[in-house]
Amino acid sequence: YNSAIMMSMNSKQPFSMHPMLHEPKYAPLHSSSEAIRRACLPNPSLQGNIFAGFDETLLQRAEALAAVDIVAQKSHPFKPDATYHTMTTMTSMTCTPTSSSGHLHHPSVLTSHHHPVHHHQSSQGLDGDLLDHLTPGISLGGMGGSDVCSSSHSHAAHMSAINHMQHHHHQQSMNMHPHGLGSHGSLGSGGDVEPDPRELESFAERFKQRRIKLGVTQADVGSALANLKIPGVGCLSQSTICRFESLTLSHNNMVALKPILEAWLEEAERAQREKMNKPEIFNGGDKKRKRTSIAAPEKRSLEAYFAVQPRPSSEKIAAIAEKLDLKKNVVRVWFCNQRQKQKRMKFSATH
DNA sequence: ATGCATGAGGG
DNA sequence: CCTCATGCATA
Repeated sequence: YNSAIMMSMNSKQPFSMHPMLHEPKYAPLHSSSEAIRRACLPNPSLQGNIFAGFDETLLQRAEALAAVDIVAQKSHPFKPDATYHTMTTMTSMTCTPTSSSGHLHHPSVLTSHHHPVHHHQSSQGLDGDLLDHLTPGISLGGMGGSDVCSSSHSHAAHMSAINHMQHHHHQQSMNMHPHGLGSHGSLGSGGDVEPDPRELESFAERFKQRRIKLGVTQADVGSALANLKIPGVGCLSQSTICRFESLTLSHNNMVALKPILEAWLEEAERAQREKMNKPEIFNGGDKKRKRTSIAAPEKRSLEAYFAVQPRPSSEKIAAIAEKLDLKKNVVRVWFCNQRQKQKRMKFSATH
């Protein structure tokens, strides 16, 4: 179909020219997410115990549960904590705003203030060694099944109404505007700024569809944003565009990004209409970062612990790190990311 | 599409 | 150190 690629940038990306293949909908995958989600949901009874002061027992239990899981899993030919660096030789297309003028960080467009929720009930002081039982290794029998995609959640459009983590406890339920940019009045027309999940959901879907229609990749969209010259907006990564389309961003983030992407979409469609255009440029940087890989067994232990205590103290993190033979910072970040994951739109079960 | 990481802003 | 918005490197 389309002769796609007209305004898309030439040189970059290896895969940019492949037309849409499928997809009327998203690829759901994540049964794993399901698992996590489940794991994250605190079990009342357990919690009672745990805060009663028996972390140890709970941890064992959590681990035992995790172990059960393990049995059903496959063995992973992985080495614990490996960090593989690979230099991808692909053209890493990063967004480099036109001129070499650095693009120092993004103005953090949608920075919103936050008021952490801290629901602490830490039972930290009394840690005995509740980490005694973190069992890292354990090889498992066989079978491979880290199921990755499958699951189809069309997740009905209801994830509660607005949710803004901002202040107040309750990770959700609140409205507010991302005053950051874009936000405008709250009139129903026009359309940005309303924190309705349904609206965001449908917008995300239409966005993806139209984007594909234009023959533009997620990465293209990200870098093209810089061309819009919207005040505090620079380019965004493929990751972010992907997350926006799949709703795996926080509600606030979705709301803040919507007007921007909407602006790009209109501009792109307008440009396509009138044909030609000039592409982008960029890139050149080089700096490879290493990505730590936490092996499945360790990950299971972390998840088990997380289910019991999502916010371990620094000391506990250190202890866990030692038990699992991971760097403390890696464990700390893992917990941070896990918490953040719970807050994503898709997982946010506000009801 | 996602896992792990960085950094800004706030305590 | 946390939360959040984002991104690089990968699967």
